[in-house]
Amino acid sequence: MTLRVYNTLTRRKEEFQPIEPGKVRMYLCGPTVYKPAHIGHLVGPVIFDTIKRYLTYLGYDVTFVINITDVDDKLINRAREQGCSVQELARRMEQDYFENLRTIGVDTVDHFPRATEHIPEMIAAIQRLIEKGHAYEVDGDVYFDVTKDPDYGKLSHRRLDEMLAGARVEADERKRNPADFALWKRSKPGEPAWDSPWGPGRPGWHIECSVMSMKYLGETLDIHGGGLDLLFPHHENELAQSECCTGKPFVKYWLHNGLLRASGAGKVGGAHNRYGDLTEQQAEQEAVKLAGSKGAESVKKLFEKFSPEAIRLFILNTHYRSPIDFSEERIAEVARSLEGFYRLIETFEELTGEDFYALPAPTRRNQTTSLEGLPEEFRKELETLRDRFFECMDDDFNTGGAVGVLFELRRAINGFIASRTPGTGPLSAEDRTALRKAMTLLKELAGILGLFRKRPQRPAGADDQLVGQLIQILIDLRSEARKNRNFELADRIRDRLAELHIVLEDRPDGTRWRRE
RNA sequence: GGCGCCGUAGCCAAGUGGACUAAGGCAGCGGAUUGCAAAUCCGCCAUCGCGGGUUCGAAUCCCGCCGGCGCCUCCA
Repeated sequence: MTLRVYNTLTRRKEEFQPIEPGKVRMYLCGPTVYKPAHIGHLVGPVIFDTIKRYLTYLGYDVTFVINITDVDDKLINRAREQGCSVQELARRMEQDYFENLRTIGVDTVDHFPRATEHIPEMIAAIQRLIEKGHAYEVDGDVYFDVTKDPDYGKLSHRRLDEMLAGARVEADERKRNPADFALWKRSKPGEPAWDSPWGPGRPGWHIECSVMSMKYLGETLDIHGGGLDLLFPHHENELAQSECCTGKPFVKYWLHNGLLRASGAGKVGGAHNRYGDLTEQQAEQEAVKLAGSKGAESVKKLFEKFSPEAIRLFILNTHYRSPIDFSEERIAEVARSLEGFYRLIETFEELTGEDFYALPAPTRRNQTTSLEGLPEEFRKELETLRDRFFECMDDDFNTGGAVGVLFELRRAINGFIASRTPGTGPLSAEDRTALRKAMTLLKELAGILGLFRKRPQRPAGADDQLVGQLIQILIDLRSEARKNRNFELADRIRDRLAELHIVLEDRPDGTRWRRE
């Protein structure tokens, strides 16, 4: 079994072979931290976090970097409106971003380099490009000369002459060629500025990614990721300047994820919705408005409505290269489908007295959960499902297929339980062991997708304990009524509770309740 | 105008030449179970946008058409 990945550069699925055996160097373009994150900002991180989890599971030592763009026009404008410094705004939004990543379980990132902390390296790279004749200075601005790079356009598969014919690139008198892009921008008064050989200024957008990725990962990366929207011009430019600078291949595998979009309305929070001169709060309201009619809203608000796990599964349910239409109904549906897993986990814990989330699940493929000693049929079923899970993941990280397998695994385990607990009898020691192994496998595979790693936080009020005790009283009274065959009363209790979204389940071993 | 993507059941979605008489989820329906439910299990629910072609064989490849979308604007 080999891992195959789709490479934008070659437009083909290729066998994954890292440059240095056993090591993977991975870079993902991160956010410009100028406004609160919306769910679209989480798509890339969730996908590449999952990719890192799988690569790690396969035994690779993975270094994963996401950059933080903390200087740029949008930040400058926004900070001005808010009357704070660019740095203040950037740090605040960066915190918001980190919090969201934590919430949704993205915790495999090794470095979050900030652009502003790598200015000297950028200046050095720009100087090198000038020396090599790939860049030129005009009045304190430095541009990359695309005509000096015969490879320019190879990533996005565009030809320079065609691009120029497109006539949408507005000609700037100062550039030698309309497609040339800024490496260094002279700063206007009042803007953040750093000293450079070309006078005070700040870096262009693309150079930070070249410099920071190479600083933390070396001159050639194994994987470079980002949204499809970044393919051109950002990644094309990044690639051009990097290779012209080092003379070496910059990236072996370019991976691009599809974008989240408001149904038929273009990308969420994208070019169609200009937040340019809105305040933070207005921007958020604007986003909510979109959400009301199918757009995005700030992730924070979304987390109030849906569990992070549901949002994560919503993202991973679709193949990463496909676009996803955002819709709350869809997320709600996914959330509902998760309930079955939570019930299984609960059942498992009641049946065995174990803590599912504390089960020591293997984290490497070559140490996968042993299914020795399980009933033959059950064991075969689990093995087949496990193989299918790997097949999916090996095929360009087909998380959608892998999720499907997880659901089948759930059904297999439920079926096993159903076949072993016909009456009230407790599980035999053997069956308990079998169940434990099956659940360990579930945890192992789900963990690769970043699911079921922590007990979900149920919306809990301060008087939750009291509520539980009160419901228990009602359950006890109802049980007595049932024992006396007073079903009318028993049903009335159940119906009244249902009105309050409290669902009762009568099981052989007693009545269980849950909120819905 | 250039480059590219997509169209699979009521909805979402995997599969992209042969184990497909097409995963999985949500919703729905039937059965087992239950005092009745809930939960769970079993079963049912798609000739893969349309028309041609290639092939022993196509959801999967080619051509045409229809419909939807992205990029070519410092938007993840």
